[in-house]
Amino acid sequence: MTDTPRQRQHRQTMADILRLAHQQLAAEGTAGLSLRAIARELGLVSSAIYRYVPSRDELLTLLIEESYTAYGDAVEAAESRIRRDDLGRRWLTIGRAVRRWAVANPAEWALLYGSPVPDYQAPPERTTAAGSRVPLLVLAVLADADLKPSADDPPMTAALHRELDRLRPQFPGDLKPEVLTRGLLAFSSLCGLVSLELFGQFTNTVTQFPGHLDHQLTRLGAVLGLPEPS
Amino acid sequence: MTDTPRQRQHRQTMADILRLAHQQLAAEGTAGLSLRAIARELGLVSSAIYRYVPSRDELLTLLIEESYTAYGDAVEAAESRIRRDDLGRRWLTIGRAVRRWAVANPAEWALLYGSPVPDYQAPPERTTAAGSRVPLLVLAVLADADLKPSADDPPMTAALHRELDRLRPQFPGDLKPEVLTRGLLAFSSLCGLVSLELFGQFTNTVTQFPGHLDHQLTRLGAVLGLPEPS
DNA sequence: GGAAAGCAAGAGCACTGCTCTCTCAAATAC
DNA sequence: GTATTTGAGAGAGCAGTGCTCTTGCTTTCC
Repeated sequence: MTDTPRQRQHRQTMADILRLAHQQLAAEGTAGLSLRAIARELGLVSSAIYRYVPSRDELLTLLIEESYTAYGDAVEAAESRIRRDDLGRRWLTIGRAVRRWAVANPAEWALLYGSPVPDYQAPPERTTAAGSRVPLLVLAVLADADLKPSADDPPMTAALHRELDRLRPQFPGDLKPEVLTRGLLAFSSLCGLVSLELFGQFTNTVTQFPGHLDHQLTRLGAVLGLPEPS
Repeated sequence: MTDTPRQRQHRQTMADILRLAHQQLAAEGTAGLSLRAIARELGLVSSAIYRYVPSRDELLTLLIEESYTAYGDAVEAAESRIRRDDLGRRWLTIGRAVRRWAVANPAEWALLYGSPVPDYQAPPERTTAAGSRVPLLVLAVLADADLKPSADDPPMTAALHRELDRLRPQFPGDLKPEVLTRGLLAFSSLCGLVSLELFGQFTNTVTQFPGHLDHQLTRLGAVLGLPEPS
């Protein structure tokens, strides 16, 4: 009710722009993003696009926000379907969901976890929260597992210990530094595995990707200290 | 003796081009690579650059080749200084050397392990050998450790097992599939840790990078089944 | 009804990769 | 030693990019 036809039109055009941008991203990658091409497909003259998106960088930021949201939604949705006490399966499900989303949206994955776009800094206040959702999900599993530091945890420097101690309030479950680093390793490994697959570093080595990922996720589950999926 | 002044001049210009290209890469990232800018700095007109480099893609390939070589040299040199029987330290040294090179050459790291450049496929015959040097170094450590499959190794599908079995001749030490996947996990994790640091995903979390990496490398050494560095 | 704000068009600037033609000098062949 | 081939650079030009500025029209608001 409160919105005029013009506002509706504006929102519609904006949505069209983002839709076409995602399409371009999928088809041509980050560098293929062209404001002019979007304008052309919308039947607009090139300068008109700037009524909606002030710059290419802003379009990139919008795409990153949307991608983080879709990515977080997908992984959270998958994980939420698992029984809370099946901790091993929750981790396995997170890993599989991350890969599934990445394989389905390789250009978006590259945007989120690939090389930073030159001369462009994503504004942290608009991306860090959305980007933390998946790692936080991993830490939530660790928190529910109520893990204790063990003798197997390698030593760490006092400075690192202090730093991780200071981060405790930001994370669920008051995780001790030794446990927190297990989560960081698990998430880093997952990103590494997915990125190496998507960016083609495994060509002529592994092709059985889902099986390989499951194998490694299970291994990492043991490193984390989680029970086997039941 | 066998080369004319003209050939010498050509090689010199070629070297200048690559030097400037690396500079540009460091300053502006992959997308900042501009043949015209290189020509300008060499005092050449823009078309003259094509006497030396047939296309931007070819320049990218040359940069990737050079980068893989420098990267492989750096890591191999570091690892070769460690006593052969100190297997834990060899792995730790590889990891540290990878990070050190990446931190010193972030744009090159992004070129090798970051998002693929759109519309560009590195010709495998010119990059896979150079790109395999560091992972092969990891596998060489595993080979020297003479590791056996253990009950801790997670199960894997028959298809994955077959595939890894077929790869055995390509790798040093006739590694069994269960051991090979440990190496793949270690290398993937290392890449993930380094990329997440360099690409800024750890901002506002970890800043004690060397200490954190050592901690995780030690953890991974245990997963690999290597003894502690002596 | 008049003022204000929103939207689109068009021209233009500086940049990119790349192609084509032309000229000149150096290396090679006879 | 002359003639010919080859390599290097210059210059114009094409199609594309992000982005700015001015101009005109239409919708919204008061």
